[in-house]
Amino acid sequence: MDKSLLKKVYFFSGMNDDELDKLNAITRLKKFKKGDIIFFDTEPYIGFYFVLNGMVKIYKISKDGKEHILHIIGPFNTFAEVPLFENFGSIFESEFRYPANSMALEDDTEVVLIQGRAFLNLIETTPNICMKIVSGFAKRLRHLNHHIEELTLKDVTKRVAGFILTSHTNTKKISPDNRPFIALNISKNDLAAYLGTIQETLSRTFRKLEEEGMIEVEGKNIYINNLKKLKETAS
Amino acid sequence: MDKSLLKKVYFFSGMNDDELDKLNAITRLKKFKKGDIIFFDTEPYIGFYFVLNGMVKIYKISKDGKEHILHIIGPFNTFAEVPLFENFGSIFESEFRYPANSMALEDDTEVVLIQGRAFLNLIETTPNICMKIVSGFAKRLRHLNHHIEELTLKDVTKRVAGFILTSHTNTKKISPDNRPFIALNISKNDLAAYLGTIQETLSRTFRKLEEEGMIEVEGKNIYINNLKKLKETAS
DNA sequence: CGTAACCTTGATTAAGATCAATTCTCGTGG
DNA sequence: CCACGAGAATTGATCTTAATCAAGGTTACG
Repeated sequence: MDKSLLKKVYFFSGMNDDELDKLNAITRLKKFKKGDIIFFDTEPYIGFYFVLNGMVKIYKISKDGKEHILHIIGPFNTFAEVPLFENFGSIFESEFRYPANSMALEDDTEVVLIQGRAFLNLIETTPNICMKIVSGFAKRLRHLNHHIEELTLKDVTKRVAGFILTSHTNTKKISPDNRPFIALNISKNDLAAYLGTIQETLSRTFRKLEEEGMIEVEGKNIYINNLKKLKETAS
Repeated sequence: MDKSLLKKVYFFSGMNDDELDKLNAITRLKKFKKGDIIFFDTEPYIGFYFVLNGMVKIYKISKDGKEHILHIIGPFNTFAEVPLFENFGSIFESEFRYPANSMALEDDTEVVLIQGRAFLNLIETTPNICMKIVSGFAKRLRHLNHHIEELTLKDVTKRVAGFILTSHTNTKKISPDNRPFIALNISKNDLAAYLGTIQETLSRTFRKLEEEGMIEVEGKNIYINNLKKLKETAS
């Protein structure tokens, strides 16, 4: 794999050429179609991944089949790294499992597997990577805290409004007719599962926000017609 | 502060005597009464803490006053470390704030403040600490993932049953009359806010579990009368 | 142009929040 | 040692939100 691609992964951004070569030797490219499972939460842990192309969801399923999406992972972001660092080498002795399920959300999703044990050996000799991992984890913790806050402290309307706003803050897209908008890269079903609700409720909520003149939903594009009011709604 | 006490904090457990001395120089002991605020989420970030004695809650408040508790922190556990590592030194340039509120839950709660900037300087020269931080963060991430799973995938009854079970797994207390039990160290109000519900609903749920013969609530002690059924309920 | 996946809409139901009123518990001062 | 009062916990009645159930409608794609 091209080194310049590897360096786009935050964890590896501090590595030198030699280290990247060693890293290359312990990776494996995997391709998936939409809906394919990358791993189940019942599988033994072998290593972590990053997304090269496409989109991946990390999710849990309750006994009665309800799904909740913990993360949506896009290109050059890693997933399933946490178990590796939880107890260091002991992971591979004690039959650790993946902590959640993972599924490709698009056709031609490409992910790269980094073998866990070999990666631990690698970074043992390159301690400057460590702070990158700390920093990456800190960001992840911040994100999860925010997610919990949204789920427990806000109703669905506020969560949807908040999602549109943060999405737009991240992408900053403007439509040809000069309105700020976001382009959903996941299905509304998945968005609902991420926002802690269900399709039907999400649909009704979009409609409500439309009727109140804040947004306009056109397929996967959501145009923001009244930013101020939307911000107030997200409170 | 006594070095053997410092070493009980996971982050510091790998430090040698010299490093602990340096650490000691950048700490400050603070004492609080029940209900005292340790920090608000509006305050500029100065460093992180560990609990020496007592109990601390980390919580968020929504605009309409609803509270959700993210963590309950007991002796020798750290809190508010995440912002320090999120963007390294830039924290202190950019007027960072604490990400949540923090309150002492008991009289005579003692916490130790470790100055953020000084701590970063300290560990720069002691890289072996880094993997401890990674591992500590990984555990925290696991905990938060579990918390989200509980909140989104389970109803209040399951969450309460699950809480009793994990509490008991951690403490393994057995009453004089040979029943497994747990002793709540927080108010039922706080427990409700941690489980994503409110006092009244928690009270009713305890009652329901009692009527079905699974538990017996006596003040702050909860006795487990039917472990098997309780496990089934938590599903 | 037909089929499957996706999305919307309506009617109903259920879980849990809110509001309101007691009751319980425990520390404090008389 | 008892009585008081404040905070904590319980209980009941009602209301609200969002899930569930059910039926159509749309869209995308072979």
